[in-house]
Amino acid sequence: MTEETIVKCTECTSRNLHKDDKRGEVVCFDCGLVLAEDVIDQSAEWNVYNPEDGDKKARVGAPTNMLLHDKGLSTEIDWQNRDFSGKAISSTNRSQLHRMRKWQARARSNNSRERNLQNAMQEMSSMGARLELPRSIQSEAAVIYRRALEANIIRGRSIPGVAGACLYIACELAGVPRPIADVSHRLRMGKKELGRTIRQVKLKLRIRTKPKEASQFIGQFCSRLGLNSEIEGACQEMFIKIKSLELDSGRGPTGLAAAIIYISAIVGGQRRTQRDIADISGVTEVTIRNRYKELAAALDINLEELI
DNA sequence: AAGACGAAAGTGGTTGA
DNA sequence: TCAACAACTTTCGTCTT
Repeated sequence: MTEETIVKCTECTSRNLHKDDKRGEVVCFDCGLVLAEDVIDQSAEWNVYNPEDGDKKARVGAPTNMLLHDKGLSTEIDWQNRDFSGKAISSTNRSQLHRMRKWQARARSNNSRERNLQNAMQEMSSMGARLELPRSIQSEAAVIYRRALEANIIRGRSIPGVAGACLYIACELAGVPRPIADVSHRLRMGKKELGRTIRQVKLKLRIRTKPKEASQFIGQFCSRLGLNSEIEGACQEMFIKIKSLELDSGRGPTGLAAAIIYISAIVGGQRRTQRDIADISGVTEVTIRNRYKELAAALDINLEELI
C-alpha cells in the first residue's frame, strides 16, 4: 500500500528505487535504505540466477543452524566453594570442581570470541536478507566466518566488514557470484574495503574460487532489468560465441555481461539504456561502451540500423 | 532533457624482474 | 620490493535523438 506512494528516497532523495515484490520491499539503490517492507526475511528459497542453476534449486536448512552462535550449551560455574544453598562443598568434590573451573576458564578465554560470533551471526542474518540470499548460502558464510575468527582475521577489521566478505565468498562458492559493487552497495560498505577484505580472507583461509564468467551474471542482470528469458537466452548464446572467439580474455565478467545484455536487448527490441545497465551491473557506462563497441565490431553486428 | 560518446587522468590489482 | 601494465573508473565537455 505504502509502496505506491514512495517515489523518492527519504535519505538521499534519489529516485532510483528498487521494488521487490517477492520480498515486499522497496529499497533505495543509491544509499541502500529500506523504505518499505511488509515481510521480514521470508525467503528461504533459491534465487535462480541462471539456467544451469535450475537443477540446484532446493529448499534447504540444516537442523542445526550455523547462524546461532551456540546451541544453548552455556553454563556458569561459580568460583566459590559453596553449593547452591551456601554450604561449603566437601573436599572430595573439590578436585572435580577444580577441573570444571579450568574448563570454564578455558571457555572464558573464548568468551570474547563467542560474543563476537553472536554479534556477527545476527549481523550476517540481516545482511543476508538484504542481499536476498538463500539460507544455505548464509549458513556457508557463517562457517567461513567462524574459520576467519579462529584464524584471527577479524583483528583490526570490523565485524560487518568481514561478515560481508564471508557472504560474498559464500556466493562465489555456491556458483552464484554477485558483483562486489552490488554487495557493497546493498550493505552500505566501501567497495574498495570490501574487495580488500574479501581478498585477505580468501588468502588466509586458502579459499580458492574459480574465475568468474559473464554467463554467471547474465541471469541476475536480465531479471533485474526486467528482460524476458528470450533475451537472456540470446545473451547466453552470444556469450558462448564470444568465449569461443576468446573475446572475453582479460575482460571483467560483469562488464562483459553488461555489454552482451546491452547488445542483445537492442537486437531483441527491448532496449535498455547504458545507465540502467550500469546501475545494476556495477560497471560504468564507459566500460559498457568500450566493451559493446568491441564486441559489435568483432561479431559484425550493426546496431545503428536497429535503432 | 536524456542518452550516448570519447578523451584524459586517476585507481588498485597483477605481474615479472 | 618495485615499477610497468592492463582494465576499469571518474570526470567532463560535446554531440545526438
